[in-house]
Formats: sequence, structure tokens, C-alpha cells
Amino acid sequence: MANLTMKKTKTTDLSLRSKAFKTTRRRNNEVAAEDYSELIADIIEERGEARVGHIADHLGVSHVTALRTIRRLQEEGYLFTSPHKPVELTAKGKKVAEFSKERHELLLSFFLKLGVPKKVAEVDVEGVEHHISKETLGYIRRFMERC
Amino acid sequence: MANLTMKKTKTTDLSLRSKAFKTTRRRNNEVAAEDYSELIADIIEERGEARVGHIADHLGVSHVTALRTIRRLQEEGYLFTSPHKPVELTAKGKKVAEFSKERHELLLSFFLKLGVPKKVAEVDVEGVEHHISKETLGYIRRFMERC
DNA sequence: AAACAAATGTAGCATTTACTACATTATGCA
DNA sequence: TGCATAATGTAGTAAATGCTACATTTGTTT
Repeated sequence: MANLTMKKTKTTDLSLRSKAFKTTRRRNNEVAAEDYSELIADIIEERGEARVGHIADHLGVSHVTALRTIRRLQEEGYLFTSPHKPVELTAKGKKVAEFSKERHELLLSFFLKLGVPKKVAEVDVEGVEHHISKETLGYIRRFMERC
Repeated sequence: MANLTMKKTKTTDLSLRSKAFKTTRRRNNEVAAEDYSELIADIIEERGEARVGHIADHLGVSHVTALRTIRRLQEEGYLFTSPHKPVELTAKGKKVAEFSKERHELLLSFFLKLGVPKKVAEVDVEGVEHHISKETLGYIRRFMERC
């Protein structure tokens, strides 16, 4: 007897839920672009240039892994480099880096305001940041302003 | 001249940052276990049994993808099944499902309290939940209680 | 300038996650 | 019972991310 209402509920849940999973998977594909762009911008600021080795070290991956990802991101237009040269960001990469950095800082201060210790917050923010929509970011910003 | 202090700062940042990236990658490997366990528990509750096809539909992936992941999760002890039979959770899987569900609900109500619309919150929570440490969850729980 | 060390690049392999196309097994109804 | 359809399962492919081992290039230091 609950079948009719159940059916509707389940259908809604299903499409909503599978949409959520799909969005999460799509976002996962943007993670490298965001992480690399932000990191490269940081390294350039700190040391003047970003080399494959620096990037690999900061990410905690082998230089081979970094190298391959850097090539893919070059194809996708986030950065450019040539053999044995440092890595530079394109305008697109710079934009992504700037946005990622702002988002990272906002989320970090948000977590700190909740009382989360800095070391824990840093790790959690790194995992979380790629999955927060711009809309949600707006609500977090508003919360930070009024509290 | 800023070299000495810079060096210390950079070293700290590097180890902290690469640790954060490594933790994020490790957590990514637990995502399937959590998503599948929680989803299977839901489906069993709703329909009495969880079949490969249901699971694939809810996740928005092909039944082949679901099937392969289910096999891996069986090897890892989260669930068990046999050809053409429904999927059942082990005690380990049930525990993961219960924890994931609680976490999901806590985060969802947290986002809603911040003012995020439900549809957006659902999607963001799905991406974010696997990357929130137990420690941070505690702070969020405290926030929910006092606000 | 030669030799050595550090940085970068290549080759080859493994895992996870995803797919399509096709094969087989179960099941329900005629 | 027996066929048709739905549900599962298999084969083969692709892309992203990770690794080690080895090769080459660059730069530094005698």
C-alpha cells in the first residue's frame, strides 16, 4: 500500500543520488588541475620557478607521476613547459590557482573557526576543497562574515 | 637573507602539505567501501535485497563497474555474494554503512544549517564526506549542538 | 674540460575505475 | 514446458594515477 508513494520517493532519491555520485566523479577529474595549478603558483612565488622535482616533492609522488600529469595538464591548457625547463602557468592555470588558493584559505579559516586544530584542518581541507560548490562557498563566506 | 627562515618554513609546509595529499589519496581508496556499504544497506532496507543492477543504477554506473567493485569489496571483507545472488553486508560492511550514514546525515544537516539548498547540499556532501576526519566531525557535532 | 651529482626523461608494469558489446543464467508467463 | 525478457557475467578496451629501474641531460666543481 505504501508502494505508490514509495515508488515516487525512490525514483527521486535515485536520480538525485546518482547525480550526486556523477558530479563527485566529474569533480575528481578536476582535482589534479586545481592541485597542480595552486601548487605551481606557490612554488613560483616562493622560489622563482617550479621544477618537476619540487612539484613531485610537495605532492608526495614520484617525479615520474608528476611529469606525466604535467604533460596532460599542458595538453589541457593549464600550464606549459619544455624538456628540462621549469613549469609555467598559462592564464587559465593562473586563474585556477587563484581561485583554488582563495577557496583553500576560506575553508581553512572556516575549519579553524569551528575549533579544528590546524594540522587536522589542513589535511581535511585538502581533501574537501575540490568538492565544495561555488554556491556552498558563498554560504560559508556569509557565515564567516556574520559570526 | 630571508633564506634561513624561509628554509624552515618551506620544509614544514612541504612535509605538512605532502602528508595532506597522501592522506587524501589514501581516503580516496576507502570511498568505494563507504559508498557501496551505505548504499547496499539502504537498498536492503528499502527493497529487502540489494542486487547488482540496483546498486549500479543508484551509483549511476554500468552494472559491470558495480560488479567488479563488488568483487573487490568482497575480497576486502565488506560484503559477500555469489553468482546471481543478492549482495549482503558482512559485520564489517554493516559497521561502515552505519558510520557513513550517520556522517552523511550530520554533514547534510550542517550544510542545511548554513543555508545551503538541499539539492546542492546533497551533491556537495556526497563528495566531501569521505574526506572529513573523525576529529573534525566532532567539532561539527559540537557546533550543531550549541548553535 | 672531465667527472660526478642532481635533475629530468623513458620504459614498462600494476591498480582503480569507467565503458561497450556480447554471452549466459534465471525467471515469469503463455 | 518452453520461449522471451530481465538480470548477471565475461571479454576486451581506455584513461588516470601510482610505482621502480634505468637512461640521458644539465650543471657544478675540481
